[in-house]
Amino acid sequence: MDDFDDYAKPIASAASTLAETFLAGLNGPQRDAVQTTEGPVLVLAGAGTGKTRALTARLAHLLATRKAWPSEILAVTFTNKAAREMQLRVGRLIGEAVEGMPWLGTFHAVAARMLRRHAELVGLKSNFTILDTDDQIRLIKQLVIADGIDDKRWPPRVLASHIDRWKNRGWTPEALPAAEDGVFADGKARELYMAYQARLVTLNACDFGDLLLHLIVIWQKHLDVLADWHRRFKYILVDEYQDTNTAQYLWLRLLAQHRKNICCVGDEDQSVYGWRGAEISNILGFEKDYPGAKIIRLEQNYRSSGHILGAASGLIAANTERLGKTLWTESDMGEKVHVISVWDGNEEARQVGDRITQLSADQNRLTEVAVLVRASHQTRAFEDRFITLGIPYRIVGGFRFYERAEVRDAIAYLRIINQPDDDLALERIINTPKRGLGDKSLQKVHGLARMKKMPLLMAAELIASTDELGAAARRPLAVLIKDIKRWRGLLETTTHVELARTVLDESGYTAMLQADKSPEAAGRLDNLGELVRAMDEFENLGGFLEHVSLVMDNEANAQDDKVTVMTLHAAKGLEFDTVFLAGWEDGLFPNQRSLDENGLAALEEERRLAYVGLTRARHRSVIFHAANRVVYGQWQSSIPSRFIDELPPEHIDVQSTLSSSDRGLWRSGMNDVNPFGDIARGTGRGPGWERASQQGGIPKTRSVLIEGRAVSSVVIGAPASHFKIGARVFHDKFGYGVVQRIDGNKLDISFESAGLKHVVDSYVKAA
DNA sequence: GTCTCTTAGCCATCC
DNA sequence: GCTAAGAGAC
Repeated sequence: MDDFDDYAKPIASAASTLAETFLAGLNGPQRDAVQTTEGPVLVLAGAGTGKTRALTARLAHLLATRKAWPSEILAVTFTNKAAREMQLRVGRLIGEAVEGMPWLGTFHAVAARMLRRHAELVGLKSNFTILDTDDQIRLIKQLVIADGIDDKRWPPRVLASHIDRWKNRGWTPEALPAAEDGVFADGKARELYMAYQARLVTLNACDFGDLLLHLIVIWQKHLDVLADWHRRFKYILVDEYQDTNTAQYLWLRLLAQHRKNICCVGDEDQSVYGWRGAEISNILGFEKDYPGAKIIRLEQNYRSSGHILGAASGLIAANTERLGKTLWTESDMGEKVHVISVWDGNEEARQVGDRITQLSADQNRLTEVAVLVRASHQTRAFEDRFITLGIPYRIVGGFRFYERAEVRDAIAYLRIINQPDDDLALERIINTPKRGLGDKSLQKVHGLARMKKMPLLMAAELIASTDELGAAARRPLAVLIKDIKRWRGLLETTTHVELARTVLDESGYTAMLQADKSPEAAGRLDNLGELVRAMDEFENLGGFLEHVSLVMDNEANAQDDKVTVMTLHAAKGLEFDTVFLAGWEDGLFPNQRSLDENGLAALEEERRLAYVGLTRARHRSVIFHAANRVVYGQWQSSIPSRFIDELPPEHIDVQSTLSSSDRGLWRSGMNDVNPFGDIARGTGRGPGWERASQQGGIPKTRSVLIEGRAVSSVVIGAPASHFKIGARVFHDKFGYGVVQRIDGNKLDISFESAGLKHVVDSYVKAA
């Protein structure tokens, strides 16, 4: 633990009077949250009650009053975004002189850092690799097949999720309850779990769950190690405590048991991660776990106007698993929450698009607008619509940069250079680009590795020196091994950035993409360039690889003026002026599958998700529900979400865009498809429609003639296109195409793979 | 060893 | 209705 003291530098601007400044502008309970530094504290912070503000003030206060050095505070969050935000804000409060807090980070990042110091206690080396879900499943698949188990009947991903669940609960293979034995492959669950853990050790690797679980095991066994950490941390701060799982709970309890200066912040009404092991009981039972704990409630909401807060509070009141808070606000009632009934998913997208166009015309910034959906596939309809309308948008989530195949390939090369025991990385790239090393050759290498109990790379080297393989396979394998060794040698003389460039070139990976004529190839090359650029921010290869495994997001173009489209889960912690909440229909939201699996608890979680969605809005919340929707390619009619019924009537304003005459208009207006099909002809309206109509007589306002408007709607101030008919262009989503027709800044483009599309010219560039 | 066609499964998602 | 993985064809 040699580098600890580097962080304990004096804070230049700190003075005791400074402590006062952190309290300025805080309300009573927020001040309590800042000043109650000793002993266990639970801060129940309702949505929009200034939680982050109080939290950062608390940290600043601890530092300014010299109660602790930055290195003596452990502060854990769930997301990198939250960690970054806090780091930034504390820095701003305390002043330039403060070095970053070394132990402020996500649970996993902090745990990884700790574990690297004690890796040998669980049989790892300190440069262990952190495997992601994909690697995990590939590894499990090998084990399942090696055991002669039919991987069709027992899919590896199922075992992976069991193992994940076990680790979330703090169960090592030895501690696995007997009842779990039967969950996979007729009683082989424990055996496979053990084999998996053993394999991880030989690969010098661990998965996300291990980062926490290994430490729990170490601390329980080696009290001296735990005592060192006890001495180190004077204060512990936990954000989003309602989302902690059992392993995180145990981990925290071990660390906090000495000084008990633990401050947990959370909101049981925003616990929406039960499906990934979060235990709401952790926050509900805090007082029991930490006797004498002080409970502080932040209840004044600074974010939303009255009707939005009223609607959200009314909704969440239906939940039973609560500690209870009464949010209030000084701001005026504002707009009621709009509830809009539409015919189908297409119209929902049209409506949202038109309203956003209007907001934009009224000088609203698009960064202040969000479309929130329950399931990620719902984003597509909006994406398509926004492209047509020329509304700039950003999809949060979805494909992540580091999950792209080409990026993962490049990283696999770096991994095997960094850590020669990383068999999974070698497997990934051994025949990419194609070297004529197929399954058969790989099997032989694997066989030898298993027999000699050695890493794959070593076995490959051995086999390449024999005539076990044909010359067609042996030569390229020998070249690859020699290359890997040479590249590893380069680490001594060149930077890791330079190394990455060399590797991509010399491995033939770049050449492979350059030779690829498919529309995606250019983007892939760009991504690799981006990857190499991103490496520059890190000191060395190891640091970069750690970042890649723990920080799977990329923060590109966050400041552009764009509408954000994302899932409700991704929206937690964010706020916008206007929020469109799409797809509030029973089955979709609350999600039927979720209800089937977890019953009432799931319903409450879904309701919390609805609460999270509503409370994201400052001024305007617009809920949509469609009477019909395509589900897995089939039209289904649906009823409005039960959550709509639960909204207090005095806070909502219900509208329908559908009337009988409009149905006729639409049919004639839509020339290419008739999405209503038999459903429309059968009952005229879906059953949900009838329920919606019965309940309190929805006023049938006249609908806007959407088709007519959408086509002619023009982006504000759009100049004529500089493209010419026949020009070859590239589009991020559709690939290469040729311009067919020009209408202002809108182009009809015939894409090579996506067909004819109507897009705005700012989305394409000359190819 | 590589290419192409068929087929299963499809939620939310953090690290 | 779409995608990605696996089986069979070349």
